[in-house]
Amino acid sequence: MSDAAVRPRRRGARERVLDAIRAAEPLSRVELATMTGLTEAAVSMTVRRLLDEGIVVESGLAPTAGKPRRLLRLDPAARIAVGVYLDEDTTTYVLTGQTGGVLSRLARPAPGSADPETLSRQVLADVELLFTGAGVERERCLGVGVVWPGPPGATAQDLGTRLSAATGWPVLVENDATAAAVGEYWVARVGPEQGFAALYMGSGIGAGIVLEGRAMRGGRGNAGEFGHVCVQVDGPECVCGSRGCLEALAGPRTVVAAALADPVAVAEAGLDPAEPRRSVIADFAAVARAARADAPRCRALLEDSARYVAAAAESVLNLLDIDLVVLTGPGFAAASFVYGPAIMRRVAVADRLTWQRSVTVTVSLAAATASATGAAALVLQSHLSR
Amino acid sequence: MSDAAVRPRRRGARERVLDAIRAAEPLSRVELATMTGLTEAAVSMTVRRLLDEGIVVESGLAPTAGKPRRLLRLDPAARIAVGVYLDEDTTTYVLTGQTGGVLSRLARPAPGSADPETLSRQVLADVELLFTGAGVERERCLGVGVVWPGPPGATAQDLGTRLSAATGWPVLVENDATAAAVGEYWVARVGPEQGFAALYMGSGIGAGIVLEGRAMRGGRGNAGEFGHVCVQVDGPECVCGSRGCLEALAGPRTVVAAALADPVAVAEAGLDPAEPRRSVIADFAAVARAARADAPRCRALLEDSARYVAAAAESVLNLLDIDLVVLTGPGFAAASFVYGPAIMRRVAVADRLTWQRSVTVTVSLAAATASATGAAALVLQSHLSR
DNA sequence: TAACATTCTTAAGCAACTGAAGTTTCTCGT
DNA sequence: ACGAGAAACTTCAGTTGCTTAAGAATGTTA
Repeated sequence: MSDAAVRPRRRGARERVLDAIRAAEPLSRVELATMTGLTEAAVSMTVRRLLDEGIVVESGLAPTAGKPRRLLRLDPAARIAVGVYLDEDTTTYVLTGQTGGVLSRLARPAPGSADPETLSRQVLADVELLFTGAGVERERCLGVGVVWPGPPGATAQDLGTRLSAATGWPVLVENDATAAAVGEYWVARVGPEQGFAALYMGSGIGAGIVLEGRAMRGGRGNAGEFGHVCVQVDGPECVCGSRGCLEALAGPRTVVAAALADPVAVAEAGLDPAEPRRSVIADFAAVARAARADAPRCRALLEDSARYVAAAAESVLNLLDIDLVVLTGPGFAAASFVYGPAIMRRVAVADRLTWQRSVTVTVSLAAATASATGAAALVLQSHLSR
Repeated sequence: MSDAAVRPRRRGARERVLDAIRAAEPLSRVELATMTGLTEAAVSMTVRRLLDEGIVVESGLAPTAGKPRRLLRLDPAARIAVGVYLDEDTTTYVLTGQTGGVLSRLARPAPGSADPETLSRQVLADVELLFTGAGVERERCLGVGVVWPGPPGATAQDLGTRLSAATGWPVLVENDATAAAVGEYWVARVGPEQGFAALYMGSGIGAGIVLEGRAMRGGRGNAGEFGHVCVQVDGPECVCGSRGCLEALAGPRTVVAAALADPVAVAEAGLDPAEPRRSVIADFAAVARAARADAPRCRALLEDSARYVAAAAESVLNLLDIDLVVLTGPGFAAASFVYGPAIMRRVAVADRLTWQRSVTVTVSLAAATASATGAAALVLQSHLSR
């Protein structure tokens, strides 16, 4: 029987080697050869080039019965990337090394004006500050990732063009969920064979889906609209114009609105309905904190939301035949203790009975700041193949 | 701004050229060069090799202001493929040319025994008959595609191994929905940039998803479990062990069961509840025929099912950012006149209001026999890159 | 200290593709 | 009718990236 139909797509040696080191460093050349399917000679040449460029370094030996293996790692500081997350109320900047580790961070109140010119100047100034503050050479920067809550539209693209023109760096624009997924792929050392869905809760719910080491972007860059998966045919109307969308039934806005409408929940979470709302996420986090402290009403609100999220997650897992879910973003950072178990419970029965599958649900290590580091990881990912 | 992150994956020249000709024949060499991104020199050499192999033929000229273009097509008879569809009650065999056109067909009652040895001998004999009947040289056969309703398990893999050993041909085993999707991709000349979901209704509901010219198979070859997308959080229990699955709420079994339980529908569709049931699809088709003839109760049953299918389809479209749905398989072949419009209606509002997208819903040309021709197309697809 | 095991490197060669410069074969204007 | 021009296609000499095969380096073990 032939396996022609499942043969992995071809990638260059450089890309395969770098991806393997990223996912499983430290590695020796022989290990790289078996992992990538390249010959030892090809690995040797590729690695030498990477060593010459300073991207990879030799560090340490692994003893064998013969000549010891020379272990290779990415040099964290050799190449760096900038990540920018333009959230509703805050703009976050990070500078990461090429392993995805954060070198420097900067948070700013969101610029009031949405005028592209002003916005671009503000971001440029902040990035400047980030570099001078961290004392990092600009030459090592590979590019800038800009992340937007929700699908990037014309404004975002415009900002990207301006930044690219002003800095000379490549600028990648993405939505928060996809960026978080790529960040998770990079930082959590997910292997390229492991497909996964990163569910992201910020002011809304989205998903970044990574299959075969590549983020799904879809025909118009809108893939991962997890929030508009239907979990109830005749559910309430959604802002998108359809009915029964996850976001309308279980999104953070809905949870917060329900909490504000319930005096008990308001008291539990210490919300002040009279005050002007700051941000959805701040209120949602307050509800989550209360729930964690065993406040029953807040807990019930989250559990209710989690039931829907779990159903939608199950749909995605079944549709794409994936067995890993990563919860990320500030929303899940605050409330994963409810959502994680809810997803596990939902999929457990069918996994055992029907799919012979064992779904893992994890929480991203840096869930709260996943978007900004993810933005930087987008740049790193795009430079795998140079 | 860089587009590094959306750069298409690399494929060999041969694969790209063949895929382009498949999708848009007839094509000249210059057109191929622009479409594939290869240089004219590379196309020229690749095409000459394909001409030498007899895979491609020159047929006709297209006038220009200068030297006319020499148009290239696939020679339909140069290479052939066998498709086998092992349905519950019938086994269908097709012999197709490399353009996906059916050269010869054979239908058999399903072998009673599920014993792999007997099954394999039966299939071998039938394939033999197919070749002698069509008078086609065995040497031109590229391989056999075997399609199974639902995910292929150990039995299917075993059959594949036996067939491959006995014939010497590569044997590909797939589920019906994925095969139908690949068949649609091949026969309907879908371009590699056009992602789509082929919804398949046979005895169950599945989906084959094709993105960037590749069928999604998932971690364990189970991708496309459209029937187990949740459309109602607390819906009825499904055989899979979960709740609210599309298949439990709106699958053909459910529709038929509802029809049988309703005397009016039984009369409309001319069903005989006393008789032992033949096949789900036969009963479902009877309901669809009645609905088409304006029988109100049968129509209502289908409309009800279609509401759920439409919601699940919308979920998939949003999640993957796809704008093409193909309805295929015997179920949709009989009832697309209900399901097609239902999907269109469901997505229309949000498409305009939110996604700026225009979803197309089409019915496969050979929906009723899509699995068998799809099985053959799997083989053709796998031989694009040799 | 010699034999061995293993890792890594080097060198020659091949296959696929690119770039640049032809060659062919038509149309069009005179 | 015929030369100029236009466009399609081909040829040829690199270049790149990999493979195969042989060899050098560097440790363990008897």
